[in-house]
Amino acid sequence: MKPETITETIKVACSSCNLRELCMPIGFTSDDMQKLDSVVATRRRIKQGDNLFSNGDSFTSLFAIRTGFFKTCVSAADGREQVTGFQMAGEIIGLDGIVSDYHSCNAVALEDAEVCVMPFANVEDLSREFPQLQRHVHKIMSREIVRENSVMMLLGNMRAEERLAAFLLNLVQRLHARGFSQSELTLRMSREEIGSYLGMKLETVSRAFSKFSDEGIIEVKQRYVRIIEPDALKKIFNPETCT
Amino acid sequence: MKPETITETIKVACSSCNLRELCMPIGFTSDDMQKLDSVVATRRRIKQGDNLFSNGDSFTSLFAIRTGFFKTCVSAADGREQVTGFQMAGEIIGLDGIVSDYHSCNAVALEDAEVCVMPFANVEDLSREFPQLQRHVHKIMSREIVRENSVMMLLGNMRAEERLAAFLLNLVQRLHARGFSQSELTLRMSREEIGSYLGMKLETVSRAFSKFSDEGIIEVKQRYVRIIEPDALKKIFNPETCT
DNA sequence: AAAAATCTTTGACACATGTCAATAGATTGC
DNA sequence: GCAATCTATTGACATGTGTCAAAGATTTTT
Repeated sequence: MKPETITETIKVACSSCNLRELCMPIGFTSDDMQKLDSVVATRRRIKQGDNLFSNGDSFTSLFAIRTGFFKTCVSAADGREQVTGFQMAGEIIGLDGIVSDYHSCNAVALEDAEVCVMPFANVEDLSREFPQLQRHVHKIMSREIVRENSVMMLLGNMRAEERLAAFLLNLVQRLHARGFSQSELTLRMSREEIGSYLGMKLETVSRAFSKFSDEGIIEVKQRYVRIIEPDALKKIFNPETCT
Repeated sequence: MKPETITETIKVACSSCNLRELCMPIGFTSDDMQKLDSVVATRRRIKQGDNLFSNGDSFTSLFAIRTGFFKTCVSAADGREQVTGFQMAGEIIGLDGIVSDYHSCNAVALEDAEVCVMPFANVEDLSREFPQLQRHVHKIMSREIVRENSVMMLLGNMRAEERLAAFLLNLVQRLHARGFSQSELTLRMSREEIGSYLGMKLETVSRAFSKFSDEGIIEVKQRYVRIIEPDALKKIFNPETCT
């Protein structure tokens, strides 16, 4: 590998991005589209294991993931870490930084990644000009609030197997929306990271995987997972609504 | 204006509201202030136990709490409830509704309350006109995301007593910002509601209160709480940074 | 004022998950 | 290609919190 600065900048255009439907699904005229392109200043590559931003970094931009996979996590003063989310192509990270002008969590690339850098000043300027963009930004933030509400439900009320079932269903659903298989996936995160997200220890995650596997609900081989009985997973997550 | 039942409408002005510093802390000229007043359409009274909005209600407005105390909660299909937050005067609720145009949680008044109704269309219109308001709305949403991140840390990594200590410290801190005592408070929620928020059963909440009381850290008499040793609470919540 | 309902406290015991430890499998570096 | 380092699995046991039950408090209803 040749030494390169972590930040490689590439000029790009939203108007020609194949993730547009996910990232900025706004009904724009092609004229407006030209202006939208100016939200994105540059692209940036992040190597696996590197941080896109860290707790305490000053906040200037939101990031739209083009390729790759991230986790965001917060840490307590005593070092305990809590993974607060896993993000994939088309999703926006960095919203935590808006309130105080610095980031309060770490965003770590779980595989080599590329993001679109959207200086927040640009986002706000264009939002005032384009009500549809404004609405879209509001929806992205609201969606994150609603997502976190349901994680709180998982952490506060669900048992280990329910949490893992919900986690797997959520992952494949999002991957499927991106054109991947509905039944197969390769986890980009370790058992420990899954556990941190779901509020359980890695051994408990592993045991839950093994249990699902023994019951024929899924096939697991390390980080490869095939969902054999999606309905059984849904039933574990939510016993009431599925028959 | 027609006479109301539960919803009593009162015309009011942000420019003369004593909660302005908390709710809309924006450096406005008095001219701009006049326009800001038009964000708030009406006020509405909610009786203790009534819902300000419910899961499934269509979303039209954000609500700024003027007086009273609320909880927000989500429910799973099988009826399990998760309290996602407690809100007091000067705080904004309803952000969950933006993403899908309907609410995904319930907001319940834990005491008689009064809220300012801010039709979201007004908020968006004025946001495009006033960058400071736009920024403020973004900060409110980001703050909620960051708050939920730290609740995830509580639920995923902390033990019962750490959760309760963090909860009490957070409550008094917010009450203090509103001019109340730093050491005394009257809880507006039951042990069960505290437990739901903190991911533990009401008995565990009660035991943790009793433990703190036995140790002389707090004085508890039902819903009255006096914090005798705030430093001890901080140490429980975060053993590393204190001493 | 008595009765009923609700909320809180406390005890005894159960159990889901955490902790510790050993092994095996996968990946990385030399 | 082999050692070193991660990562995942599995077992045995510990423990924090949940469950169930009973008795006081407190508030509401009659």
